[in-house]
Parts: sequence; structure tokens; C-alpha cells
Amino acid sequence: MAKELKELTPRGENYAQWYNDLVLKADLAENSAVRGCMVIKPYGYAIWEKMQRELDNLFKETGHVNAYFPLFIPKSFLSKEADHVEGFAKECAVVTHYRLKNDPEGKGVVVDPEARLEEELIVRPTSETIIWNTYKGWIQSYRDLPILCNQWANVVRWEMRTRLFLRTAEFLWQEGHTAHATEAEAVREAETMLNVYADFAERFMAMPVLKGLKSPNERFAGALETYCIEALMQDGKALQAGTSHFLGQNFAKAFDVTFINKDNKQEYVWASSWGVSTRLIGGLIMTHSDDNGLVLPPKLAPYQVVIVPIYKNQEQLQQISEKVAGITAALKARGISFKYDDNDNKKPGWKFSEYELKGVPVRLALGARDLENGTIEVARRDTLTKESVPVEHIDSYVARLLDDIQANIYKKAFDYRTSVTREVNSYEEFKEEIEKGGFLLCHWDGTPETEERIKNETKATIRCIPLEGDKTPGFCMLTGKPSAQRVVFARSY
RNA sequence: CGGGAUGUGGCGCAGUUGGUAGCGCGCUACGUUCGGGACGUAGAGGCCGCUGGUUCGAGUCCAGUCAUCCCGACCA
Repeated sequence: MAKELKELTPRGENYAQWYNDLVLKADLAENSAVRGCMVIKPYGYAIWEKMQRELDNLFKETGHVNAYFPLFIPKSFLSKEADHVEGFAKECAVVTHYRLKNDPEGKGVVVDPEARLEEELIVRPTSETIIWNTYKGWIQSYRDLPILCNQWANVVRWEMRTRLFLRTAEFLWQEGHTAHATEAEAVREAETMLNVYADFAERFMAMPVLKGLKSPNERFAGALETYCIEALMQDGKALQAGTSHFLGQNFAKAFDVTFINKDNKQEYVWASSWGVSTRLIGGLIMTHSDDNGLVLPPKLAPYQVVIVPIYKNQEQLQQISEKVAGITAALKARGISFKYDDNDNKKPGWKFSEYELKGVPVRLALGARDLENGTIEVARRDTLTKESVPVEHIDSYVARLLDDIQANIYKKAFDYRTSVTREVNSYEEFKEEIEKGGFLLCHWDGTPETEERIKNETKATIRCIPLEGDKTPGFCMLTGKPSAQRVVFARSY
């Protein structure tokens, strides 16, 4: 049998290998000829498009508009905000020339040394600087505020080690950049977007997340406060799934962006920024998928239903296709996306395995036997169960089933997270428990030094200071100093 | 940038003490199949990463070089 071919490394054997196998074999993405950069294949990109559509709706509903800013940023811009440049300088791609010429020595082309740029350009690792340089021209008065822009773009961060979707040198994301008249409004914006991200993660990705604040060590370069959503992967490691930042007046000051307030006084503008990236696809994979392949939430699956005809000859296929036409019309009327795979080159068994690997939530199989009995076989990906049901009203049956799958995989992920989230009170215990993975709720004295020491000794970091839940004060598990509340420790991606 | 490994048909690999390259999958054609990755028959496809050396002869030995992957330090 050819079965071994697309077999995945089991999760229990090697989680990282399983993940890699899955991305490749489910046809989501592959490594490209460019080191650290991936090719997102059509099936993977379809998931991204679904994410984009839903997120974009949520952004629009909260009053944002889309715009586009340049890929290139003058090098001098980056250095205007001290923390920002320090955070990003080490991983910037730099454009130094604008022309090639034929190699005078013979083969190929070489950079034309005559064509050196007067000011070098960096490829954006994020766009705060170019955007605040631009906003300067847009803002004079409080009447010009707020500005609530988002852009869908690619960015480049020259990473040493990359992993498909989770960390690549170039990645796709959205970055919102807002400008406000007051501090409170900018903070509120950062919080609003955090809630949008959490809502998206839970409702669409079926991925439970913790909402929290980053510790100073983990804060975005240039931010006064970074909010985040943290998810927990099946191997017990945390994944930062989205961040929003309260930037204070740092960028306004760096780019001299001021406005006249209602009292006719000159004031610096308050800012926020927020983003999620194609990394979410990595999170999606590692939250739900199993040893048989991808498990996709119905709300983000490129197609929610696949229909496989089972036939012995063309007449049978003809009959089945006619029946399927009725089914697909009904599905379409309900807004359910589907694929009817009547490809004659592959056998049903092959298709079953293939769509399982690709995580299609619901599979319908229809054969001659079903035509006789008025039935259809329904298989659900999340539980790997199948049953034969009456073919009439299959559309409403499927609609319910999709909701059920969406809820079920969320619950499964939520229960898993609950089962590996626990309170730890001593550092001794912590060092033991961290090896098992999961979220550890611990008291911390609030100092970067303590966090740093824990990180060096255990590789665990503070994933977030939760906004919700238990706020009881206590004493730091390491130093015994007072702690305002428990924070979340984990090893992370 | 340190530590480890690997480069051989599209993919995954084998290749003995050096003797002129093989297997599985995939691909093409035809036939039989078709309710969980079908089978048969016949085909196509390879400067063995690159450069130099040793040798009558190198996928194999030596040197260099390039690339990729894994493990660490940095990060969404």
C-alpha cells in the first residue's frame, strides 16, 4: 500500500516534526529558494484569506479603514525612536543600491557600484516610523483625530532560525496604527483591539486565548504598554497570537506630530498599534490538528464540506452527480462552502485520506447504495466518526454539524488548556512543573531581574499578566517579595 | 555566530574493500478495479551539490567550496 507515503510523524514522537510534516503534506506551505522565506500554497493561502476577511470585517465594524504605506523606510526614520531602533535594528534587511549591471568579468549581473542610494532604505520590519512621519502631515487639530488606519502588508525581519508560519523572514500581517487626542482614548483603542483579537481567536479559530499585559521585558520596542493574547499549543508551549500596543506619545515626539487641542494648546498625539500575522495559521494547526492531519474550524476552512462520489461506472457517476447537484444547491443556499470531488483519477479511499489530512470538517460520501436507500454517509473530521443519514434535509443536518464541530474543537482546546494550567507556589516546584509544559500561574515580584533569572534558568518567560481572573496578591515564588497578582509563565514559541 | 548532520531521477532513500547507478512512491500508456490511500503489464526520467586532486578508473578516497536541515544564543 502507498499509505506510508503521506503518513505524519506522530505528535507524541516528535511534535516539531509532526508540525513540519503537516504543513508540507496538507499543502499549506513550503520552503522557498529564498532562505527563511516560505511559499504559501493555495490551500494555506485560502485559510489566510478567510482570516483576513473576518478580521477585516471586525476592524471595519470598530471604525477602522484600510490604507497602504511603503515597503521601504528611510534608514534615518528608524533611529528616531530610541527603543524602537534598538528592538529592530538587528533584524533589518537594507537596500543600498538601485541598479544592476552586466558583470564585466563575464557571467550574470552585479550590483552597479555607481548606483548607491544616497540614503539607504530598510525593508519595513513594522511601519510605525513611516506612518508617523506621514501622520505628521495629516494632523493639525483635534478635529483631525482620531485616525484609525489599518494596513494589510508583508514585513521582513531577518530571523536566524525560521519555521513555517511560526517564524519566517518575510511574513504577512495586518498592522493597525491609530492616532488620538487623549491618552485614555489611545489606551481604550489598544484594549478594544485586544478584545477584537480575542474574539476572533475564540469565535473563528476556536482557539482559547488569555488576554493580558506583557511584562516590560516582553514589551514591543517603543511601546509604553503591550497587550497580548496568548494561546496554548498541544505540546504545552505558549504562542503569542496577537498584540496591541499603547504607544503613548513616543512616536509623536520622535516625528514631531502635534495637534491643537480644544483649549488651543499644542499637544503631542497619542498612539496605538496592533497586529496579527500569518503566524495565526501555525497556531490554528497546533491547536486542533491530530496524528491524521489537519483539523480546521468550520469558520475558517477553505471549504467546509467535501463530497465524494462512489461509483463503478460513468452511468453511476452521472446519477450521483445529479443527486449531488441538489445537495450542493441547498448547501449553497445556506452559505455552506463545499467541494464536489468527482475527479476520476483518484479513488474514494484516496480522497478520504486526502481530505482528512487537509482537515475538511465534514465529508459526505454518496454511492449507488445510498441512491437506493435514500441515504448519505456523513463523516466528521474532529471526531473521525461517520454515520449514514437520510439524504433529505442533509443541508440542515450539515449546518448543525458544522456548528457542533466548531463548538466541539473549541471545547476540546479549552479543556486541554484548563488541564495544564495550574498554580505553582515555590520555585522548586516551578522548575519541575515547567518541564511538563502548560501555563503556570505564579507570583512574581514585578522586576525584570527576576523574570530574567527565571528565563535563564528554566527557559520559561512571563507570557502575560492576565487582565481577568484571580487578582489576589501574594509573594514572589523566587524572591519572596510582594506580588500584586499571579502571572502566567510558560515556555513559548 | 558556536555544536551536529546531510547533499544521488519530481519526492523519500540504498549504493559493499573504488570497476561506470539502483529501490519505493510519484509520472506516462493500456486493461481490470472503485464504500478508507487498488492491481497488472509496458514505459519515460540521473553531469551522483560544485571545484580541484589521488587513480588505468571516483557516487565511493583526499582537499576546498557552496547549500540545506537539526540543536543552542535573538525574535511575532
